[in-house]
Amino acid sequence: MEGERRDMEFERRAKEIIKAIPRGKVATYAQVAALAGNHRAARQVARVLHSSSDKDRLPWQRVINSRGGISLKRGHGFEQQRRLLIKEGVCVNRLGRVDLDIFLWEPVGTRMAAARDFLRKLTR
DNA sequence: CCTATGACAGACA
DNA sequence: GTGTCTGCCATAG
Repeated sequence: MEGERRDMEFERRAKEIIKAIPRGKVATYAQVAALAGNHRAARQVARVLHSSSDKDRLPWQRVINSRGGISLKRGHGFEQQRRLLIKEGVCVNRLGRVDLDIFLWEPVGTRMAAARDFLRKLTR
């Protein structure tokens, strides 16, 4: 009951955040999860993208992993995601890597590098 | 209830 | 840099 509502809320917020990622920028699964209220729910962000991208018109291509890489496998979306990002102005090399120092979306008031350190100390 | 599975992430060798 | 391991947590069977 209560937990179920919390999950729905997380999912709703995650979608809003994903929609807010601007063209030419990318966000990480963990970043979206943290902004949506649960820094440990990166896998749930991936699940949301997998299940709702189509229905909710999410700019799914703008979400990549924390290593700055495309997580989809070759032959299973990798090529399309790379193509879409490049079309939006995000440089993706042949291995599917993006330079987060340049292309990571940093919403006003957030600094991911600092936020990561903060969360690490907090959860240690 | 239990196990397996992920478009993940961090730590460490 | 790579590969492995562990933690994570909703979902599916």
